Amino acid sequence: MAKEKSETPRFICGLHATLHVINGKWKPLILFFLNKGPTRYGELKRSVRGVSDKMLIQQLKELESDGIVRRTDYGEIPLRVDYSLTPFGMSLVHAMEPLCGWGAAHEEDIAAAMDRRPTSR
Amino acid sequence: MAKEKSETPRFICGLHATLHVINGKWKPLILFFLNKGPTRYGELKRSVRGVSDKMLIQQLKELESDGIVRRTDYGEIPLRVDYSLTPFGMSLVHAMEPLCGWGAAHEEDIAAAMDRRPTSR
DNA sequence: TCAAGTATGCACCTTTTGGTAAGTACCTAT
DNA sequence: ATAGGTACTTACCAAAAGGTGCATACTTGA
Repeated sequence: MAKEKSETPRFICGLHATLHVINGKWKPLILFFLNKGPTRYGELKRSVRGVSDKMLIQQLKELESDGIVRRTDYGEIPLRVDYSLTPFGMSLVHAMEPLCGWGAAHEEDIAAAMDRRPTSR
Repeated sequence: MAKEKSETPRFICGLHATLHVINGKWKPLILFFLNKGPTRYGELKRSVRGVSDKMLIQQLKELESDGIVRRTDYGEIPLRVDYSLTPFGMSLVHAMEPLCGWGAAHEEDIAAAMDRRPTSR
């Protein structure tokens, strides 16, 4: 046990790396909403319909630790916190646009394919 | 039970849809290698280091059912099959390029962030 | 005949991820 | 005093994803 440090955990291609950052059931949605501007926790929760507190916080924490989002605590009397994209996060969202476009353009084919899946996924 | 069919399983944004297609531990890698041209099963397995037969087949099946890859069985005497991207798959890979670029450009930050993660992921 | 290679299939089990529901601490309005 | 809102935290569970390893059917080479 002397050189097990960073045993080239590098990724095969950039996509591989990127997916580590945006994987998570609610992350794309969170990014989608944050892209519209800083959002308070409760507001975000109401936007991302169906997410639980546990999940929202967890995904936000990961995105924060990855440097994608920034948590701002205004230290005000009636608790007030909001989340926003960092410049790094914005560059990610920007790079995601073509993929959003592709997904949007083929939404129906994708939905149909999903339905074909045995477990429906 | 009259209208439970396709209860608007639509996606919030295109990215959301796309991620359903490329999610899977080995899919980005598979796509990466198939992008270089049609590849035989065994060849692919040797390229995607660390993948088991079960996983490779499973992910290929999903990609196939999603219309991203095409399986070609040459029906030859010594079993011979290969996998390639469909035009649809190529368009996906093409849309993924910016994200690949982003990931490649920030590989180190991402790797560092991963290391920071409590569970290391 | 035995080993090895090709492309899978299948059963079983562990890990990871996500969900439910409850609690906390502090504030405001009634 | 009680209810409701803010932003979380925690424990416990279920489901999904992934991994291990053996089995198959057919082939060629030694």
